Amino acid sequence: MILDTLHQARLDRVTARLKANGHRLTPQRLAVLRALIGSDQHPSVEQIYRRVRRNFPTTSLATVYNTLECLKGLGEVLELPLVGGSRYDGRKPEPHPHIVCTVCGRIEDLDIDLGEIVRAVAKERSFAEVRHRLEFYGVCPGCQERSQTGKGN
Amino acid sequence: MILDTLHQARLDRVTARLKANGHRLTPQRLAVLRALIGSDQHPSVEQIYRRVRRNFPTTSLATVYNTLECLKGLGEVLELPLVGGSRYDGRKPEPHPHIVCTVCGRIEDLDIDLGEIVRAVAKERSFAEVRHRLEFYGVCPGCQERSQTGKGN
DNA sequence: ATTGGTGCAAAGTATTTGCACACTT
DNA sequence: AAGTGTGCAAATACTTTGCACCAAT
Repeated sequence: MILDTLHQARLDRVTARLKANGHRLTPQRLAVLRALIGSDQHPSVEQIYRRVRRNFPTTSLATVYNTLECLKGLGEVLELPLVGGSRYDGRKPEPHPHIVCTVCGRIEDLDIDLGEIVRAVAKERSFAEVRHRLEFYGVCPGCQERSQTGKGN
Repeated sequence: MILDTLHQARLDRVTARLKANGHRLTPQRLAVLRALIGSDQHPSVEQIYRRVRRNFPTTSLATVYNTLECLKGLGEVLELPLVGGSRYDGRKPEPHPHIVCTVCGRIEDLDIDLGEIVRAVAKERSFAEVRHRLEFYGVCPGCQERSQTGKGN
């Protein structure tokens, strides 16, 4: 699948940046990277942890946190703090809009460019180095169906 | 000041809704409401707690959490989960854009209407009951100044 | 050989819960 | 009087930290 190629490229980029910054590439760390980049679920720490442990059962939660911290420092992973806890996007670490299903927790990427608005807001408020974050919350098609089937609502 | 009138109106609305839903209006709860509505800082739980304790030193953190939970249930307070922890907006509980200073933590409200985009996204992705959240992050004018004064950067 | 990373456990924070008593309605 | 809300403390997360050992470079 062509996506695998993209993910491989992304993986290469991140590992390169790690090395370039004096970080090591351990098996556990690589596993965290794979979990992050190989998932389209914008996984939580717990989800990353579970997935990594499938291959490296001795991995500790601390290592997952450490790696995420390290990647955040390099700007290679995006933390999405949600009400239920943070989720992480390692595929597109630059801010971009997401849509979150409030029932099943699924998160999809969106393609909306807010560049203009960002610049306008920065200028109007005289803020510097302005980044942004845009999220939509709702019920995904699958969960709408499921709730119709389950009850007469 | 005219703002006080607005805040009073908001306070009245929320207390009315509490009563209408079988909740009681205790002094502590009122103090939490005042802290929430009387502050333009989008306070954190800690900040609310400290402020409430100035008037009611026996208030417990649990009460603050309980009250926030209750208000969230009524849709009368908006939780803004940020990387450093959640902040709360009790003035305008409907989603609206904010701009956050990443240095001092100050949060300001913005006036941008995303109604069109929300509808478009909902339609495109077939999501139901779509809400949204838009935040900008940057360095506020005050903090830009301060950093220039402090160092030669 | 260096020195950053790992696992484990302990320490911090943050948030929730259980319960007897108090106070709003 | 009735029953929600409160304070306190304990219980649960969630995240960070300290340290001895290990392994990537």
